Amino acid sequence: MILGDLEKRVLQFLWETSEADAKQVHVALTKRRGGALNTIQSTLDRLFKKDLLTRQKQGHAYYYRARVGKEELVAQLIQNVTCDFISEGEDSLIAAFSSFSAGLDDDKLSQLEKLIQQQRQLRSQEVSDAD
Amino acid sequence: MILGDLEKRVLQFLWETSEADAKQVHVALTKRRGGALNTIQSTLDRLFKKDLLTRQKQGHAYYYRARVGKEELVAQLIQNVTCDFISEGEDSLIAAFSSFSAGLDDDKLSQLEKLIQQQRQLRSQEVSDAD
DNA sequence: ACACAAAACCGACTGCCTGTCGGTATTTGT
DNA sequence: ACAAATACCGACAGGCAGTCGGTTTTGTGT
Repeated sequence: MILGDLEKRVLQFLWETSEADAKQVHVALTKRRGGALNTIQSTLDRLFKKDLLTRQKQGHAYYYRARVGKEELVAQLIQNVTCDFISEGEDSLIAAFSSFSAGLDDDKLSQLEKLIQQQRQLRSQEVSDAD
Repeated sequence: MILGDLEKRVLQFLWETSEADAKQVHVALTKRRGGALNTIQSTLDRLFKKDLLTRQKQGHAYYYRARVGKEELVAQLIQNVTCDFISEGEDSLIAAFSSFSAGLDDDKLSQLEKLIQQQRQLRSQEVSDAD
């Protein structure tokens, strides 16, 4: 999945606003970059067709919402770039992580550890839920 | 940085082989996909211009090497996709990790923890080296 | 029901990137 | 110097994002 600059900005905006129609997005983004309303409409449509947005008509206009959260999307994009290079089941996925973590400071590393713990806890919960 | 399919395959091959000229790459990749030697040459050239390969002339031909390791590149690509969405210093980088880790099994989580430890150790070493 | 305004929709065009490769210029070993 | 191998140049196709004009559809108020 490839996302253009405008598409990313639109997504960002929708994550902040949760819901908006083309006009609102246009007003919000136009302050920084100009451009026609139509351009925004096309972009929203393309994101919709990519299944990244949902829409619902209210009055004249569609109101768009992000279908996936920012973190979820980023995670998916990470998956994409890693899967291109790493054969399934290969541990390089972890190695990639390793390289990535080299760019993190100590605080972030600690946070990561915490998140791993959380992840584990989340799972054991799910398991007992399932039982 | 966007990489096409062929570019990725070429990189993969060079990571496995460490060094090769266009002909060798062509032979290796052509078995799966056909195509002219020229195509490979162009691709190698584009990767070279993207600073992903180094080259050195030996006899008639350039011999190419990957300038960056697989993990390093993957890490860079991960950075790219995350930075597009996450403002600097924002903790969403970590959150993205979190989403990503949701797709990992327990083993991988443990490996991740180990890698974090390693990373820490590596750093304390570097610090004492610097002193 | 009708007319009007607002928005959707369609289609075109541009620019960029990768894959593809033919043809020509260079280089190298003999 | 010659022939072969290779690099280099330039072109074209296909795909995708950004852009937007023009037309059609659709709500809404009267």
